[in-house]
Amino acid sequence: MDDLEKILQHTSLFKNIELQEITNLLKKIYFKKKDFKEDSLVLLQGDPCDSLYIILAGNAYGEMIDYTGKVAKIEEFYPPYVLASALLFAEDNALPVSVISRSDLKTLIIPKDEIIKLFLLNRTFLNDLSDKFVFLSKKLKFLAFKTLKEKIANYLYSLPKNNQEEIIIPNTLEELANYFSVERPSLSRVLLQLENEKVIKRENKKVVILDKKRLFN
Amino acid sequence: MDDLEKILQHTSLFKNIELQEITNLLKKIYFKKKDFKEDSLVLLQGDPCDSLYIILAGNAYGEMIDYTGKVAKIEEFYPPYVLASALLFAEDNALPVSVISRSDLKTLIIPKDEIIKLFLLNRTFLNDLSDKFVFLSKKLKFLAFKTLKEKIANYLYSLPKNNQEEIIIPNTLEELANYFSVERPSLSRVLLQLENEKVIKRENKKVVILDKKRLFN
DNA sequence: AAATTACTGTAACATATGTTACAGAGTATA
DNA sequence: TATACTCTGTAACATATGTTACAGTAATTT
Repeated sequence: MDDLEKILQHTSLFKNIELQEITNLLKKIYFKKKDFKEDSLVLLQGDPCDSLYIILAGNAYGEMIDYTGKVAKIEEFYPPYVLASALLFAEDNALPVSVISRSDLKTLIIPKDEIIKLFLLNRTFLNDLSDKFVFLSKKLKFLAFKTLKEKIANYLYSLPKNNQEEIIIPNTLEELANYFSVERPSLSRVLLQLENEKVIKRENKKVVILDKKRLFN
Repeated sequence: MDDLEKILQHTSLFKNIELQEITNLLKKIYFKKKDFKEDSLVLLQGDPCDSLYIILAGNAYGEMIDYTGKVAKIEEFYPPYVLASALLFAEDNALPVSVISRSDLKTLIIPKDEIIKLFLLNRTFLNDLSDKFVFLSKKLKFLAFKTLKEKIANYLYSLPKNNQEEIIIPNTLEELANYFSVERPSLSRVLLQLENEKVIKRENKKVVILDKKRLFN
């Protein structure tokens, strides 16, 4: 059974939880293991999703079938993979895909109510969900900025200043451009523009915001 | 006490929960009400956040103070407002802002552990968090597409087809453009291009994908 | 110190989208 | 049916960013 805990520790659900604690938790909840032969239907599109499926071994794929019966979209699932975790508690919990085993498959199935128990038994689960949420919110907020100037403005503003009001950019422009999802020369260009317009002052990695109003327009 | 429930019903935390049920829930958890005079420090930046603060009446603002002591950012909070809900269970739960009352303020304070109880007592709380999560994930996925063509491609592909392979666009182009965060004429233009290039066929709201490969490039 | 590599500035041009304005088509309403 | 209103197509131009290429500078390695 030692294997199981080690596999689980690599899932999004149980990460950051110690092996011993996982063993304890597993003792306190009801779950079952289920194996599937190659090319079995593991989950059917449209069915309500009221259990969590964790793929322990083997791999599977998800496919979406449209009105006319045509296969629309395919995703691959490799172990360890927690299926449908976001769906479990959602209002519309119909599975958007069918899941089919590509090889012999071992899964662990935990009913929704038992997941609730986990939430109660160990705070980590809630922390995890909450962290993901915070992360997504931040990312979303960032992607919502449309122009590069806006992204730069908000990025610079999120960094700490030292006593001389200087902000140190902790990355190369290459990395930063990548972070912003723009090309490196485009980032260079806008930074230069801001500098020419006396909105910021730059020296290597050091930046000083000279005109906050115009930076944010 | 009837007032309290009504106010709470308008918060993100208790929305979709019936008044009677809110009354029940409140009986089962520990919480306290705390009032602040005008210009009081309600919460201090940097302190760990282990309770949920709900603003019932009066209003407040948040301010962020940088290394040098300068006020950096201000947010306004009007009742009913649930403060720091995402932070409560996060790994780094240090408050990013100080909260100061702008007028006399009435707040409801619920400790973290009691929030956990709420999760247990009523599934709605978890559902809500999960729904938000699903929503954010979808939105994020969509914003990640860079070009309008990509957005259109993925949008069309997500809609069901009827027996004639037709996709019915359920919105006006105006709404769709808004959804994609682009201007309406830009959307028109790209749709026209796709049509001219025989990638799609259009007739009013009906669309047929003629060349899936070129649609996704 | 010399050589190599990574990083940045810069330019010219291509492309995508925004902006504005107007006209025609479709749809609802009097 | 006439009218008003909403939706869509279209055009000309402005702007932002992508693309590519090259040169200079800074940082590392030899």
